Amino acid sequence: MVLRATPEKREEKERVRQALLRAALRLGAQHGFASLGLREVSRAADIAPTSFYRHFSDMPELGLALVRELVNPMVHTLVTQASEGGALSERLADALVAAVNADAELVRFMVAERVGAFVILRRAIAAEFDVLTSVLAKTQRSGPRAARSSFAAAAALALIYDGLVRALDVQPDQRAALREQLIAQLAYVLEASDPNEGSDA
Amino acid sequence: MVLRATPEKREEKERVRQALLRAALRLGAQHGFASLGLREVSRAADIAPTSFYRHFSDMPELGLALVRELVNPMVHTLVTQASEGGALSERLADALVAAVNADAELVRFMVAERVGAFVILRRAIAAEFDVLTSVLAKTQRSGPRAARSSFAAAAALALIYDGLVRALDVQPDQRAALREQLIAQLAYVLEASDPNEGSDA
DNA sequence: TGTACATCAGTGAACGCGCGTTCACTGATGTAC
DNA sequence: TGTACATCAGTGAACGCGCGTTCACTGATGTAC
Repeated sequence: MVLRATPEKREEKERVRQALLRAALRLGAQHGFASLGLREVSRAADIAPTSFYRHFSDMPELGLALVRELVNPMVHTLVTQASEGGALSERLADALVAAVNADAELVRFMVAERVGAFVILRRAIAAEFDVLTSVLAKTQRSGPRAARSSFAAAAALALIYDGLVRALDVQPDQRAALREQLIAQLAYVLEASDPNEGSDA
Repeated sequence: MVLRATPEKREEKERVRQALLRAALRLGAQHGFASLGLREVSRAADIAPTSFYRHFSDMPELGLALVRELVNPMVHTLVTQASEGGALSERLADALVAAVNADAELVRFMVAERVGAFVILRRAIAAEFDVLTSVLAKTQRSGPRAARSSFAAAAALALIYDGLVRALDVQPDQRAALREQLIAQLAYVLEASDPNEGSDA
């Protein structure tokens, strides 16, 4: 006798689960994910501390869910936007600024936990970033001087990561200026390896 | 009546203070600085919890001391080593690997708290990194195409930061390979802006 | 249709524990005269 | 030289508090027949 929850039930459970994830993200952006407690997050999500266990066995498991269910889609959106038409440097800078504007808390979590306390989270986030690197390398490999393209991809990824960090520490109205700066920096490292790549801007 | 502590007394106090700083660094590398408690650090430094207050008023103040007294010298050593003779890319890569070999815990603290939970620590560490950027920009400015030199400096700093992060997540015996990779990447972004810069390796 | 039973998210009470902080104290070592 | 006093790093007891976790329970809603 296998009982299945009704769609409404599953939907309701998912709502609470999302509330927990968002609460952890918001509080983690303020005090750091490693210092978050199960009670603190549950309180912010308006459930009893004991109800936490209906969704996650502990905080690290919640962190992994954050990577799988929120960081992963964000990185893929970033890759998709960067693969659309136009100059690569511009597309990357736009996608980056868009990510920070759309969900600064998630970006904060991503860049912080990439070098954070939990090994398991560092690994998971590094894996997400690797997707971005290989996409960049592929884009570059289409041009000449393929050997140098991996250097360009590595430098571009480092600039992107650095750009995310700087965008977070800057007022929203200054992000346009940061975008211009990023475009120039990315063009510098990307176009040097392949002059055929778009350089109209 | 101003009483001054004898040199031996001050020395002894300094020893305990250093024990606290090192303990915080070691534990912070494992569980993250934001999650450290005053009692935990005091225990690791072999003093009573109440004695902590003879040195710092709270953990954030200890964190600031870490930046001022340990991060600052490390960055300056890095700058000094990078300013010696030889190809710039090599000097930078060597200085970076040397820093990780000499004090991985300190490097971990530095890169983690640069994007960590405490605003005050983020600011302090960003200020230290700015020194490195200006030194890089000056080195580049000596060559032609001065306008592009700031892009090269920004890209190089991003690569350096990225290199530190990767060096930490790699076994010590793999750091030689990472050094080679870094030299190539740095040469790529630095020499592109100034072909006159050393490129013998 | 009614009845018995299963599932399961959410709950409140209770537990033992480590936390940050306060306090009054000790003991070594200085200065004043 | 001796005596009175000041300084100050380190300490142990005690406090109130929030933590993670266990437990038995509720109530809504499913299935079996």
